[in-house]
Amino acid sequence: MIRVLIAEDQGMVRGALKALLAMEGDIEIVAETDRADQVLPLASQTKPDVALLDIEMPGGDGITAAGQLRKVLPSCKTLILTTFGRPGFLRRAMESGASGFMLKDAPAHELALAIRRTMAGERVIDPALAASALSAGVSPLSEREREVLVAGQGGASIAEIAQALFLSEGTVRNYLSSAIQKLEVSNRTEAARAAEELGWL
Amino acid sequence: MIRVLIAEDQGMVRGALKALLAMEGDIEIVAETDRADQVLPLASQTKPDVALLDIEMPGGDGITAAGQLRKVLPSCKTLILTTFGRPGFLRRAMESGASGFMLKDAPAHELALAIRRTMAGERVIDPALAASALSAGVSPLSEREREVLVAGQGGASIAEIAQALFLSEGTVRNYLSSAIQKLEVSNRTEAARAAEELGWL
DNA sequence: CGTTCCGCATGACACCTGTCACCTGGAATA
DNA sequence: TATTCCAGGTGACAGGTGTCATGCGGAACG
Repeated sequence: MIRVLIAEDQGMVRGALKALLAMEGDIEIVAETDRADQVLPLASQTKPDVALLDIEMPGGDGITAAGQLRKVLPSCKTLILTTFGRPGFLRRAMESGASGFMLKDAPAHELALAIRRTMAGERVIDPALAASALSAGVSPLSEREREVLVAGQGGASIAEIAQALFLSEGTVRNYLSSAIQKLEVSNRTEAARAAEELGWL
Repeated sequence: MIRVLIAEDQGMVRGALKALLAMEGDIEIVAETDRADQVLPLASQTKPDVALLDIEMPGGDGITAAGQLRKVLPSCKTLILTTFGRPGFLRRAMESGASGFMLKDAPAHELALAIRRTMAGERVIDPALAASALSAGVSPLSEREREVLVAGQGGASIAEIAQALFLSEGTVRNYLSSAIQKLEVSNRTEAARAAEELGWL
């Protein structure tokens, strides 16, 4: 039996995944949670073979949880299962030691396959996402540019961003300007969206 | 047997829901799709008793689909099952003739219950969401103001919005301005976010 | 030590945005 | 027919935004 932990915040989806996996003869759900900060305690208690982690969760995020899990319980493989195919997410997940990365867009029957392959030590990556991650490359944004974009995400004015980051307004304008050019868009709203889509924020 | 149609774009979730419902003895999945524009043809072909619809889908949205379905196949009840508890979504769903509105946040076992109650003619509504819908009120935006906000969501400039909507730039500015005032924010980015959060777009 | 980066800042400039007062033509109503 | 209403448009204006050239000081490096 493959012992699996499920971390997924939406109750309906979590329950449904459980039902899906329960139909497989060789898979057993040994723990489930809706919070990222519950992954570590639950895992060290139940010692699963594979942890199935969503990224967007209250109490933290699945990528960070995967990194911690790898340190505390190296025998447990982690498989990220998430909604958004942001190339940056894939990159960060892999760097933090996840064994696989699947999208909820993929057909349901692939989940059990992915779990078995992860269990066997393979690195399972959604092929479509892998391709886009390769073509998207690494973020060209400097740390400051990233910060400024994040601070302005909600539609804040330059003055507000400057105040929040303890910079002068002119400096904020310059970072914004260079970010806009690097992303090849024409204003900061588009820049924030573009960076967000690629998982660069 | 209750005959159910499932419309949900994420393959993994759709398959998992299917597995979940298959465990119930009195529920039968007669059709499934990942596109909103497939709901009508599939429903008229398979005559389900209940249609389970997500809102965010390629090819349209679940609320519009629910409205059309009600006209074409009045015997079929519709249950909206979606991620976001935007008060405006609930309101529009109810106005377009949906029988129920559930959140994916709810526990999994409630889904089968909700389907049975919908089948029995009850209107099933997530209680937490119903409360916030009452407190949020109706959208103050005129149809035009809404259109302009939608067109500008991705960060488009006023000129681009005007072109897309066949309006003059000045008119777009005016609609935007009045939307910004109604929503009590200070620019169109914030306006779009605020309206989006309340489900008014 | 001097040079070279680099992060941060400044100021100027053109252009974009948000606000406002006002105009126009068509539909509804009296 | 005259009146009113309203979606849409115009033009002006203040302030916000994006771009650019330039300056300053500290850290790294020869």
